[in-house]
Amino acid sequence: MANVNCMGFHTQIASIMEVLANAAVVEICKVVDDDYAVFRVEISQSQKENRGLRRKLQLLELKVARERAERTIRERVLASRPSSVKILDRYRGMARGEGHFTGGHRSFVKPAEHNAWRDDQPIAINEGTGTSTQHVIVIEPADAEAVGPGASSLVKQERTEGEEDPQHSRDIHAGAAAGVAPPVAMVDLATTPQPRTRPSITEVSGTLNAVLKSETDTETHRLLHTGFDHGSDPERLLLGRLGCSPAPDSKYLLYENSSPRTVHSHQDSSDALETGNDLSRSYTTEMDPGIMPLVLETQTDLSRGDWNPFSSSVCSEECLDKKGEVIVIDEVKVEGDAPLTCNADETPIWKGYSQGNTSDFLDCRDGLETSLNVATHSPSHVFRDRDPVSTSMAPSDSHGRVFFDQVFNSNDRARDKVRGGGAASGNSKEKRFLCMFCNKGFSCLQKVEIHQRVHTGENPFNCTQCEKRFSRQDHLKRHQRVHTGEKPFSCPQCEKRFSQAGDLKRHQRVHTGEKPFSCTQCHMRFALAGNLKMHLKVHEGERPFTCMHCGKRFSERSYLRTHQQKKHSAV
DNA sequence: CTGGGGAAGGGGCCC
DNA sequence: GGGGCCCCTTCCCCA
Repeated sequence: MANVNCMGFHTQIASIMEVLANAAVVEICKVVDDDYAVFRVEISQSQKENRGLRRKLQLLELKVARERAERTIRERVLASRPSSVKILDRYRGMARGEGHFTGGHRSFVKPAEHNAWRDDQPIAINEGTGTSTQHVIVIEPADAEAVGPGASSLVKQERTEGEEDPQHSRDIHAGAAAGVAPPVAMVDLATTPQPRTRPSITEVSGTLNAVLKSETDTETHRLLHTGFDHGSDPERLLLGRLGCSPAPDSKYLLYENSSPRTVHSHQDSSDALETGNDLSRSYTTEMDPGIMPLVLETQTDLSRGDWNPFSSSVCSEECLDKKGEVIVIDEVKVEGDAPLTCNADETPIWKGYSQGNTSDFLDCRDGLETSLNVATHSPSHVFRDRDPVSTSMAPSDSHGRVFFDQVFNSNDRARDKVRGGGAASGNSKEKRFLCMFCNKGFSCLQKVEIHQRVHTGENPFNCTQCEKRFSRQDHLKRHQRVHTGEKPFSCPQCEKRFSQAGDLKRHQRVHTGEKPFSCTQCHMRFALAGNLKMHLKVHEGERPFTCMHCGKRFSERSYLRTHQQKKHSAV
């Protein structure tokens, strides 16, 4: 009986346990279901978000792909373009920057028609006659339209119909060149500070290769000479290698001021600026722009007090997208005309040896140096900042809201130097058109356009006989005497004939015995500046050319060559 | 080394 | 305003 009761009790407990267990399971299932539902909702939301993000990503990829395709097209266009023009890419964006207009001016950009080369259009190779729609930035005195002094400046940028976004083009070019390994010479030039004394060079063969060239002052001069630098001072090379950068598009800043205006210099030269000039167009045409940021970052010359403040603003991150620009100033008075000074280090090798107007020349070169400073950083920004996305962004809203405070101040100094006298130095012709690269003033638009080819490397005139290219038609014409054999200048003393008047003039020193170039160290005199320059190397002991056969060193490559021919011709 | 010429780059000026 | 010329300067090369 007791057993029966015990069994019944156990059965009841078991049933109760089962019920409880079932209830627990149900409860658990309910909780799980609820959580699962919530979880599913969350998952679906996440999936939606993922889809949205994926869509955005696809859009971005499409955009990039499209721009890459455009870039490819650009590359092809570039490839069919004269090589000398490619460098222009590097100039773009030079004129970008932040700044403000000095009070009382209103500025706007307006299209202008003129014969200037545009990067996004083919160049007329022969006699470059293509016209292009360009932009001019005009700054008008605010009072011209009853805008009160100090009124905020308005910058409006307009874009010609059908005109491609220059920034876009720049990007494309930069990108196009990005895959091209820069010539060694360029790398060398760009990254290696140029010592004042020449490094030794052993010439292995009769002709120096690019590397050797880049390592010599002489050749360096050549680089500069054929490129953007007008001067040949080796010191300038430090700058010369860095980017003169502006903008080939030849847009112009037109500074119109109906009344004489005094421009005060706010920026002083103590403001350090990374400076640098561009490489020769001859070489930079092959250069990878991508290298430029490195160059610019590694090349600094803070010692140059005469930097152009404009450059600093011009080259800021929000640089304008312009390839070339001219600042036009109606009238500018210059205050505080500081005499042009030249650091001893900057002094060309033959300062003090030269002819009468060499000093002017030096001044001019210095001015150009300043000009090159203008270009300085821009390439770094130009290339560093160029990404495809940015190309599609709104055209530089900073267009023009740059500089003026600084620009026009620096312009004064630059022009002073270039003219050797200053803006108010009695030059009868008003030089309202300023080069955006060096701030040099010119009396008319065409002159400044031609001048800017110095910076842009544009050579629209090509010789049909030898494919050489020239920036000016008269230079082409002069060059063609080489082919025609025409020598219109004859010496009255010896009937010798010359193709250039200057050659005749120089030649006539043979008859007159005139030797205007004298060495201050040994009082030797020379009829030719180049001979003095070469002679000075004797004093300076620069012998960078080493014979690989005997180790003998020479100051000139030609000496080494002669030596090798005479002594080691059998080798 | 020195002397000299060829050729080219660039600025200024004139027509 | 554009073309052309003159001039100066520079680099390269050769004798």
